[in-house]
Amino acid sequence: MRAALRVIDTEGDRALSMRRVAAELGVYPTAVQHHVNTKEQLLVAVSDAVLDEMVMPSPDVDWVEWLEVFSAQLRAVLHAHPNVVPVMAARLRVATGAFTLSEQLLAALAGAGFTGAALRGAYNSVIGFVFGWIFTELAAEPAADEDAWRQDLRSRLERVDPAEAPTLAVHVDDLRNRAFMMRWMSGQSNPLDDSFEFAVRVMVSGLQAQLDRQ
Amino acid sequence: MRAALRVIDTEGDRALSMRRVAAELGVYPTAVQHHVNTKEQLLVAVSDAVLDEMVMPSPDVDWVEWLEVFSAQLRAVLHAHPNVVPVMAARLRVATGAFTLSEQLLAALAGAGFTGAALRGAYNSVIGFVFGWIFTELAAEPAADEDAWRQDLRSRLERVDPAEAPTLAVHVDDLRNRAFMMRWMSGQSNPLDDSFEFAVRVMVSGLQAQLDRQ
DNA sequence: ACCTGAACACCGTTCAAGT
DNA sequence: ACCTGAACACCGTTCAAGT
Repeated sequence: MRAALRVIDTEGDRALSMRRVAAELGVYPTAVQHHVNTKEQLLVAVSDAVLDEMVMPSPDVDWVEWLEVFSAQLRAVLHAHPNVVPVMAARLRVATGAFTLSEQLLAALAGAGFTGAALRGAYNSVIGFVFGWIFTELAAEPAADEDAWRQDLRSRLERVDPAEAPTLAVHVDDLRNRAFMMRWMSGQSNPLDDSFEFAVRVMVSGLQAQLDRQ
Repeated sequence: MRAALRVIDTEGDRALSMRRVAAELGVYPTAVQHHVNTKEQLLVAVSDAVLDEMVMPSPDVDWVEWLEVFSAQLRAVLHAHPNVVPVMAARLRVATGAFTLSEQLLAALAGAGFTGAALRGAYNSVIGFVFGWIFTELAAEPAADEDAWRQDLRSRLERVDPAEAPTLAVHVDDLRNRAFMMRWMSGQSNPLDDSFEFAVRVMVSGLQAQLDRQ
């Protein structure tokens, strides 16, 4: 449903309702129900529509480059619809329609040399790490009125007690608003580009290490 | 709020409402509001309460073991409250209260040899990978009435077309209901233990590789 | 097949009032 | 400080009815 994606993109996932979508289409609330049965199905459809925008890497490249491109492309797609991400992250029933993404990722990993349980492990590592990392990056900010929280977090990071948190106290300038659990802005307005690239390197070289051990 | 966690644990996150919590406490709906202001704050409080159950690894062990124990402990805590996980995954404002988790993770990574931008990268890799992987594992199953979807997914995995998805067709027996995007059960009822252990090995050896390169 | 229109049970939140 | 009680605007969903 195009209209639903438009609402969620512009007004956030909290604003999405069957009735709001109906209004967007200039139609009665129950008319939406006729097309989509339930709100849950609408949310799944929106998530799937976003993932359909994913452009998969060429199967011809080296598996390392394949994974780097895959990760960057997925992140680009999810950053294009940040408000959909919390919805997508919460549901199992997403992207289970066609298996094209899974097939191509499996092909890349099988081409790298993974087989059997290691192929499953590598596949689940890549999906869980890349999706999961971006889910965490794009977690929803609190509603607009809560900048008391923002201010509180900022000021507590201004004066970290070296007795309580010695390591943090030393490195806080590198971490403030640039590290998970120490951010007051979500990845939408404050993307963590260099950390994502670091994480992808960790993942790729970790997979390489598993291959070497085989 | 203890009562809220009880409701969400036993009846799921969809069932949680201010009014339901009030009923659980035998009190008027508006009395709950007096303690917690807003539903958003209640959900954050519940998420934080779950994370407070986390038992951090001893700082004395080797950083590799530290990360393995950390990952396993975090997963145990989140599996103890699977219904809270989709709520936690969606919000930025979680675990920003005390910095004890961050401090201890930073200490372990600094002890391993990470500094500066690499420390930030390693920290964000671990948080994003471990939390994110478990978020993905524990995504919410569709409401009970939707086992039409379950049946459909199962049957499509019974007969994967080798022309359309050749790699998947070969490995489908290893992957059916045990791989992301090919599951009809969430990690709550269908934990992916061996894939998690594989993923942790990938992460740890990937971090090791970054250290070696420094 | 697609939409209207009314209705139901539920929701978060506000506000005035009590103790 | 803590709770009652009524009210408001909104919600997802059902059902009968129209074309």
